[in-house]
Amino acid sequence: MASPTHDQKLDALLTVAARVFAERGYANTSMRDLARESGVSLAGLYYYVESKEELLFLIQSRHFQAVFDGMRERLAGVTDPIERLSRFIDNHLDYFASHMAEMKVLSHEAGALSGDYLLAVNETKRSYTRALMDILGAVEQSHGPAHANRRVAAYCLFGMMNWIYNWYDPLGDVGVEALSTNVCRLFLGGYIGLPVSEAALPRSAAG
Amino acid sequence: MASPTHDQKLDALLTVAARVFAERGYANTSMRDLARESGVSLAGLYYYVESKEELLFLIQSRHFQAVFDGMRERLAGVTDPIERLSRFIDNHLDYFASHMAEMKVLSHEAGALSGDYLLAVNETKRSYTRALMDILGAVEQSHGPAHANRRVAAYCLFGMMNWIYNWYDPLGDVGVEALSTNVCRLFLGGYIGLPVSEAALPRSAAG
DNA sequence: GTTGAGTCCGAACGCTCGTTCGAAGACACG
DNA sequence: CGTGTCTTCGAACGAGCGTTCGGACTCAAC
Repeated sequence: MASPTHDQKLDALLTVAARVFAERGYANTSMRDLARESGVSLAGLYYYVESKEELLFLIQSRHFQAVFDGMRERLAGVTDPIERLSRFIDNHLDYFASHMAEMKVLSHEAGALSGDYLLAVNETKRSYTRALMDILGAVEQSHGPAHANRRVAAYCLFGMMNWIYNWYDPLGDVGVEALSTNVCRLFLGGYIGLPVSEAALPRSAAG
Repeated sequence: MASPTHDQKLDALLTVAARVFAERGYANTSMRDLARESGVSLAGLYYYVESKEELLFLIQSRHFQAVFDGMRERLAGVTDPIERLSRFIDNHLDYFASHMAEMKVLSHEAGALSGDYLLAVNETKRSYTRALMDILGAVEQSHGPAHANRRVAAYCLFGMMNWIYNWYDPLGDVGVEALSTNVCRLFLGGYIGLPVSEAALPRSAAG
């Protein structure tokens, strides 16, 4: 087995950092904490990363990009608005549940970045929000006027999905599939007043 | 005009602290920041408060209790489950919108407390969650089986409501009444699949 | 054996943190 | 005036922070 490459070590460092940031919070985590937990010396951390803030940025931007790319991929070729929305939700929750620490850091430490780091992440955020709003527009076109303001509904959906780091346990008795189904039903039922058939839910559509 | 009493000065201090905590985050706010912004000397702060953490605790516990008491009051004598749920939501959002800084501190800095402080706030949290779950149970009894798991639905609703500090501007073009109406419709429509009539919404019921 | 790039670290720098302490001003009461 | 309580603060304490710097180790290339 070859010794890990530079990039692999950085990845491992980011994984540790995400876990510790999620546990203690970004501001309460010291570089000495990260050194201890990653087995690297304090000074050694700076060989892989320019600053503590870059560490946070790399966690946020890489995983947000992964969510974004996954969404693009799952929507490719899908035209039915309801199914597009279902897949959007499913992709988000899927990634969230399998990367709880990183996504908590993304959701909870949004205000901890500054300067160009903040601008970069906010740009992705804008695109992602736009994508959801476009889907909601298409849903309205095919299913008549919505029961709620589109922008409010979009942020409510993000609220439902991003809040889960406060309570959801991926290993608990509610599986990711059930969670996704529940959120899809809740949101779709409320937004267009349509009882969502099983067929429209992403899990059964994918299976 | 009489000079402010001890309690009034503490209240003013808590208001300033909530604003600064909301802006910069609890961990990134120093007692020196609070001294500067409140016009009190650094040492002077400790005449009103035992520690920085007690400051956070007082903000969280007082305002959470206010939300809780308001909820109790608005539900008193109301028996229709749908209206109870609507009032629960309306009370929450109403208080949130008129105390954005304090509620952001309550929502965002939940993990910053420790020891007895944490236990006390968590106890209120448990009661509050229980209250919502009970309402959802009653809704199911009167309107048939829900379209989503009760516990998941409860946390989704909290997610929608508590997330608003990330995007909502009480002075923007979406008023609190509209926000509340939207959230009620979204949630009720999704949870029991019932198109919510205007009459069931708290604003019209109260007017 | 020497080079040179890649990797890692002990020790330190300057700074900010939450908190404390002793003293001083304000002010009512005798 | 003197006394005591309430209120306020300047100055300092020890601790921890993010970051830097010079040097030392490894190891393939020549």
